[in-house]
Amino acid sequence: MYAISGKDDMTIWTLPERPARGPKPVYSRAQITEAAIRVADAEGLEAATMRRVAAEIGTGAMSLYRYVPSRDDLLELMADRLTGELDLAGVPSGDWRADLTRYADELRAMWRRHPWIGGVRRSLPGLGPNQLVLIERLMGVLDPHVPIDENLGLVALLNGYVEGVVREEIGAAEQLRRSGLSEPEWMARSHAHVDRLVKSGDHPIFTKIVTEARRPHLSRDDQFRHGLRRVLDCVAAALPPAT
Amino acid sequence: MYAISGKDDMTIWTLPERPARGPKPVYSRAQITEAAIRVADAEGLEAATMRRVAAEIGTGAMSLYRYVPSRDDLLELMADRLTGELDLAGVPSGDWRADLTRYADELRAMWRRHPWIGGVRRSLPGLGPNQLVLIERLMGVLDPHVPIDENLGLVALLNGYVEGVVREEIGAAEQLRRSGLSEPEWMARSHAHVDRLVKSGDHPIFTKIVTEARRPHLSRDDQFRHGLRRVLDCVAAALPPAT
DNA sequence: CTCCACTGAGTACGTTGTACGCAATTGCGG
DNA sequence: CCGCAATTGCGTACAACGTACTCAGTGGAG
Repeated sequence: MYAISGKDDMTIWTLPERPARGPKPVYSRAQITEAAIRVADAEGLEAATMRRVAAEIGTGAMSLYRYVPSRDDLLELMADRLTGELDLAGVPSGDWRADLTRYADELRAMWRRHPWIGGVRRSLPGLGPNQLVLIERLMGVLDPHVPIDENLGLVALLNGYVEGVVREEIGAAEQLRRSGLSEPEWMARSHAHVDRLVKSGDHPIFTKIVTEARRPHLSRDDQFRHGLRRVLDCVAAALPPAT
Repeated sequence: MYAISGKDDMTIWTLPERPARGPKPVYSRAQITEAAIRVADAEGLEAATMRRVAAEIGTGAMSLYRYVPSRDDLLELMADRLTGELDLAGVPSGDWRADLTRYADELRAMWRRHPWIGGVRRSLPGLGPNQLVLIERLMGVLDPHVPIDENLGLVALLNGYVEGVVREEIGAAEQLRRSGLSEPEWMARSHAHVDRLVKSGDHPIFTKIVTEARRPHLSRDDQFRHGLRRVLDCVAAALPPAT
């Protein structure tokens, strides 16, 4: 009877945005989602509280509950909106390698635009409209070539690679942001600890990683593309030989 | 001056557990970490609040702060403790394929024992003692064969695969647990939504996935091993031909 | 026009992480 | 052996969170 009734529904996606009678709603799910994303981009996911998001669109916290059953559902909406940012027009094109490269690049770019997406805990693949479109396009790339089980596994592999790499890329910056320290200050602090580990001599491979990381190497982009090529080779191996 | 002073330290790992003078501590970091893991295993990560964990060892919330600077740091400790559950004795053994398979199996098993680990947001690879040991052992497997950059990429790939698969395996169960519904009730609800999508006919590939998932197929273990083999083939391709 | 489903939004509650204070305990310097 | 100071366990208190409940006001259906 109150707000949007989540009574019989498991996800937001089954709740219609607007019923019939009554005054015209002033806001909208899309507007609220947008505002939440704006806040998260600027100040991190933890800053995107109900009150803060409401203030962003110039209203009080409780007004949001006319549009969204809970904060978790709002996060779901945000995730779907972000999925919508992936530009996969024309996919599948027939060239699976190009398609998957395109997807990987888009996904990485999106993560870098919205690093907080890694903090949105989703226990199941989302069923929002944008996410459903993504499934059709992305899985459609390999669907003609492999059984669906195999396809799922390969896509999971690709996603895993991209996510892993991006998390690593983002990690340091995110931690820096949350520490609230200045960059040089933060660098000094963390280097101090790492240096102690290195000097101890007990961690030769860790040392190797660290010293390697400190000297110039391939650009992030090149590293990403290089690893991606390997993943795609791996995909190719799972395809029938004629493709 | 109060509690454990996190003044100059970026991570817990640089904070000594115990200084000199004063009364003997009744508890310990290890004990608190253990209690927190027990709670998280039984009731989920969100149940592992400071008060709940403290109650678990029979004290008040504020006592924990004599051992741990913050809840985030406690999560860090928990993650490291879980890493310690991975049994990699004898790795690297010289047989890289066996080693990586062993690691993948151990990692998957650990995630299934503690599904909440997916909710611990770590922005950087941990630097706890167990995590450092893991780095040495795991990266040591491929270190003789490939440059460190390549090694990092391959390990990221492997981790990504395992994590992706396990998240999928865990997802439904986790969501069921959080909904608080009975299993048949939950099944009915989610099937209703999915059925609607399927019946709409707009999502052929989604439909394929769903119908496929409903009929019996390979066991989870076999699926995992199958995909893993493919990942390892991919790794093999990146190694010098003689190995 | 009347009705009532709906709106925006304030107030209030339970729960969280944790800052602070204080009495009790211990090891160390004398 | 004696105190001093460091450090303990832990209660109280607070700010911030998600959100249940409330109510006056709005506007389309009858």
